[in-house]
Amino acid sequence: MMSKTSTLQDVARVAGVSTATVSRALSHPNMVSESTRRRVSKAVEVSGYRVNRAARNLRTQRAHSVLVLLPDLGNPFFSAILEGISLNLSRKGYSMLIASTKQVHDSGERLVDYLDDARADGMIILDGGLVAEVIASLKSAPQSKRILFACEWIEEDEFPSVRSENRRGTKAAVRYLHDIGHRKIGHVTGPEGNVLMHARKSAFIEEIGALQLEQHPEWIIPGDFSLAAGCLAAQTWIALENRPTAVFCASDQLAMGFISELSRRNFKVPDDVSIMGFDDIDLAEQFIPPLTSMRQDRLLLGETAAAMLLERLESPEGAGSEHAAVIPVSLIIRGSTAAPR
Amino acid sequence: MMSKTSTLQDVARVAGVSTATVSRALSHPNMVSESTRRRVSKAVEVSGYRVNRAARNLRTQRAHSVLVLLPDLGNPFFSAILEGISLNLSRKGYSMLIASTKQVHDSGERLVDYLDDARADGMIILDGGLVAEVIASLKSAPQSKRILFACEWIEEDEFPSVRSENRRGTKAAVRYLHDIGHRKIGHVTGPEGNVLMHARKSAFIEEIGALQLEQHPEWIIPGDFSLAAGCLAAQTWIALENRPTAVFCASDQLAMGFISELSRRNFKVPDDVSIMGFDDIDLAEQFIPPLTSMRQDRLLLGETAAAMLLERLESPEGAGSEHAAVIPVSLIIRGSTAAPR
DNA sequence: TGGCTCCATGCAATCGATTGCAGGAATTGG
DNA sequence: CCAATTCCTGCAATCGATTGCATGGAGCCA
Repeated sequence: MMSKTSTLQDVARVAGVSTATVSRALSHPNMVSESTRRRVSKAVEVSGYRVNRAARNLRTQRAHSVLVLLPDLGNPFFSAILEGISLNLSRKGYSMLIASTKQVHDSGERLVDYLDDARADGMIILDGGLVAEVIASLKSAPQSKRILFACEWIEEDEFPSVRSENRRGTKAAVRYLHDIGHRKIGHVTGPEGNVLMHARKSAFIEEIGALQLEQHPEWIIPGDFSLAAGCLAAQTWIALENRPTAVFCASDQLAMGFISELSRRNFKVPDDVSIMGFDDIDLAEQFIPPLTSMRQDRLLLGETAAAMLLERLESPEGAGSEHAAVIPVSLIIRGSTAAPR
Repeated sequence: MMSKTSTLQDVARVAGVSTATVSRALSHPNMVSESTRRRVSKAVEVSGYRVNRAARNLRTQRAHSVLVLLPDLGNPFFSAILEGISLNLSRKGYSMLIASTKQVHDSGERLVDYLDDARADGMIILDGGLVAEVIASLKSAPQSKRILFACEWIEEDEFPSVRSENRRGTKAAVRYLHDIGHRKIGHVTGPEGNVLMHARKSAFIEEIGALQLEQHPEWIIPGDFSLAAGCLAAQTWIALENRPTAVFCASDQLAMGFISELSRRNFKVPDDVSIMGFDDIDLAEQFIPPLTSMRQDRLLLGETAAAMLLERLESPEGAGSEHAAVIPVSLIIRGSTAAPR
């Protein structure tokens, strides 16, 4: 079934040297003489040789690939992050494997299997919501050195991670709403138990306190990052007697669902209420009204994650290298927020 | 726990049999006796054995993985398709590699390399816009048997493919707009040269003809599937003297951009003009107004693509199996379309 | 019991690249 | 001119699982 691609042996025969020399000419060019190097590269060209990755991987005990784990492949939020990861991986000659934690879990595979069975050298996890049991199995050395969390992370700071400035971004968002005149500010949160939800919610509460604004428990509406939850949250908001004049949503999808539901109920944004999101996904700019949001640099986040993981994989003893990288966020002001009437 | 993963040898030693027997007990259970099978599986459990994929791949000459090629990783349209592909691949024990055609091209890699160097057994291409040179290099047997196009495809029907009912869907869309009373129908197309753009545009023209509706060249507005192109198309529409009362956009993103621009210019949808899209992406339902669209079953499309490719890879001579699968689309009627005033 | 098949198992080669070790040539120094 | 060093190359083992072939034993029938 496999097409007969030529092997090192073939190249060696053509070049009139041993396979060892060919191998060295390719992977350690400075170990062979100028003339053989040329002979070999000509022979490679003639025979159309491609290194067989399976053989190399077996011999070198490295897979030259990295697994990226998403909570849910269907979620568009992750696509730009993937792009960033892929960019840096392919630069270094690594391949990118993708799996969703849901599917892996359903199929009964264990995550460490990917590392143990030589399919991947390391993994980048974009899902902080892994069940405890899985986390526990990951912590056992030495595979833990080959794992990195991105976007999300887990409570105890066990694994290295790359994240956005969730707390600073949240506070900046609240401060912005305050600066344009809002004094009654609400928050729609992410899903219960999620680390991002917690970081943003607690930062929100702190900043409200720091600005000495009204604190109403019912102004903090539970959600789960989804469009649908945003709709529900809007209904909750509508039902309030004393409504906040601005709502900071923990994700753009929440904000869009919120606005969408308001519009169905004949409320106007930002005239009746200012709404802002978090993430600045592509669509935020085109939404009606265009969505004010806190931009996460997802591409950079992905690139950083890949770079950090590779550094750890390739450094002799996983030593050095920072434990956590934080990616700046930036406030993008658009039409969904305005001074209160 | 154990720093070294155990090998077949270890298991063999524990079970008191040869490595050959262990291997057979695992991959061809019916070739060994009941009792050894039990002994082996106990030994596997005790030693925590995981098959080494690199070794297996080398010996069996198969990578047990499939490469999925996207035009652009950042495009959320593909995420559900990926989910479908991944689902079927992992069921059969395959891994999913992801790369973007842009990145592959930029890095100077050749696509066939993935097949030639034993990184992937086959590939699913979601980008019909590959440059001719690349296509040509792919056609050379025998790698061509391991390639499948999904969503998009290439002009000459060289490779097997999985697609949605683009033509039927388009005609149904036009017929629907006609049925609710529209007689002046426009179309915003995809990018020039794209096979989907061509399929939808030609079907659109045919159906307009079949329904004996007005044909105005300027009612067919060139676009490129993106939000931004939708905005531009709306400007074009506004500038028309004789405007169509309904516009069928070749993608949801186009439709959303179109509506968004209209809204900025104080036109109302569907009061002033009905707009519909194609794809039914997640957001379509929450858009304001909710978007009428032609739903593509992206999950099924992905699953089908994976199933077809694996069938071809695993069948002895790539024989049999249909050459092209077509996935049904369905009309989803929402608030962005209504009878003309 | 003899001769036969059939099943389960082990031996050893194999996949293709990498690399420790050793040896030969070339170079340098004394 | 000999010894010491450096540089380049080849030999052969190795990574770990799979599988064709051979073998020994059990089971069957006459």
